[in-house]
Amino acid sequence: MASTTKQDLLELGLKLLLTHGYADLGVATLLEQAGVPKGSFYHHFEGKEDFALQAIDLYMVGVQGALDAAFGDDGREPVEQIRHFFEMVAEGYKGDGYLGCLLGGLGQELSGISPAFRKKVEGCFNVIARRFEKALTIAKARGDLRAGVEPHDLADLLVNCWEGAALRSRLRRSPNPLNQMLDFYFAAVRS
Amino acid sequence: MASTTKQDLLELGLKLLLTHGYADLGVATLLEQAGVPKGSFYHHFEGKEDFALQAIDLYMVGVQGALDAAFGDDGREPVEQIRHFFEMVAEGYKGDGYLGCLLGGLGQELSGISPAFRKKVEGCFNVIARRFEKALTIAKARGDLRAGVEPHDLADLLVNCWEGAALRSRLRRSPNPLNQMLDFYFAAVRS
DNA sequence: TGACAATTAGACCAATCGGTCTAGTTTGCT
DNA sequence: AGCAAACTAGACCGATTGGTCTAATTGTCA
Repeated sequence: MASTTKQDLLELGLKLLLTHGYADLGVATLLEQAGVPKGSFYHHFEGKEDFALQAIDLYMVGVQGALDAAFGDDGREPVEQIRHFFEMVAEGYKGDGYLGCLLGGLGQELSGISPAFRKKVEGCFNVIARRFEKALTIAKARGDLRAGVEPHDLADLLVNCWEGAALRSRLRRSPNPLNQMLDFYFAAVRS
Repeated sequence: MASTTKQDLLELGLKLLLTHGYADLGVATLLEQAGVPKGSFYHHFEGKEDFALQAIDLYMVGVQGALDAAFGDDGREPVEQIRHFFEMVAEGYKGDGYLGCLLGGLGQELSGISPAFRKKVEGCFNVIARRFEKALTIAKARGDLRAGVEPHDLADLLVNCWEGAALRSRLRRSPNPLNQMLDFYFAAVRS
C-alpha cells in the first residue's frame, strides 16, 4: 500500500494553494496543518516547486473527471455538455467559497517568474480547450452554432473568459460573474 | 518641488510588480534597482503593502488617462470608443512584452490573503466597468446594441473577459487572446 | 545665517524562508 | 527471523525577508 502521506499533502496543498497562492504558502505551514514532519515532505517531493506542480496534476485529475462526466453523457447535445461541465466546475468553486480557479491563480502569480509553471498552466488550459473544441466541432456539424465561428478559437475564448469570470468571482466571492459569462457566451454562439 | 524619489519608486514598482508579482518582489530588490536607500522607502511609504497599493493608484492614473482619451473622442460612436480604449490598453501590454494586467495579477495573488488588496482591485474594476456602462447605455439608446442586453452586466462582463484574455496573453506572451476576445464580444453585442 | 523639517543613508535586527542532514522507525520481501 | 528499502522525525542551517533605528545631509523659510 502506497503511503497516504503524499496524497494527504497534495490534497491539503490544493486547498491552501487556492487561498494563499504559491509564495504565501510556507512549507512549514503546510506541514504543520497536515501534521507531517519535514523529512517526509522532502522524501516525497524534490522541493516546493515540485510539490506545487504535482498539486496542479492532482487538480487536473478532478478537471478530467468533470470533462469525462460531461462529455460522456450522450443524453445532452454538445453545447449542453459544455454548459454542464461548467456547472459542475462552478459547484466546486462554491464548495471552496468562490476562490476561483487554481490554474488561473498560479498562472497569474508565477507565469512571470517560472517558465515551468507558465508551461504547465498553459498546457492545462490547452487540454481543456481542445476538449471543448471537439464538442464545438460536432455542434457546428449539427448546425447548432451560428455561422462563421471557428471551433478552435471559440474554445480558447471560452476558457479565457471563464478564467476572467473566475477571477472576478474570487474578488466578489460570488457566482454571478460565472453565470453571466456563460449566459452571454452561449447566447452569442448558438444558432 | 516634491521629491522625485517617491515617484521613481512607484514607477519602477509598476514594472517590477507586473513581472514579479507582490510576494516575489523584495523591497531590497526594488531599492537596489532604483538606487535608493532603505531609509527613503520607509520615509515615503508605511511599508510594502502601502507601496503596492499606491502603485495600483499610479496604474489607475494611466487607465483613467486612457478612459478619458477614449471617451472624450466625440468623433467615434460609443461602441467604437470602448474598442478604442482596449486598443490603447493592448498597446501598453505590447510595450511590457505582454505580461497582462497589473490589476488582474495582484488581484489573483492577493485577494485570498489581503482584504485591502481585494477591495482595492475590485474597486478599480468597478470604476472601469461603470465607465463602460455609461457608454453602453448611450449606445443602447442609439439603437447600436442588440435587444435584451443590460449595459450594467454587459460592462462587467467586458471587464471580466478582458482580464481572462489578459491572463492567457500573459501565458502565451501574445496579443491574440486579447483580439479574439474583443472580436467576439463586439460581434455579439452590436445590432 | 540660523534653525527646523524633510529626506537620505545604510548598518542592523528578529523572524521566517526553503532546504539539508542524521538518526530512528516501519514496512515488505526472502 | 533478518535485512534492505521506504519512510518518519525534527534539529539545524545559511540566506533572505520586511522593517527599525540613528546619524548625516539637504532643502526651506525667517
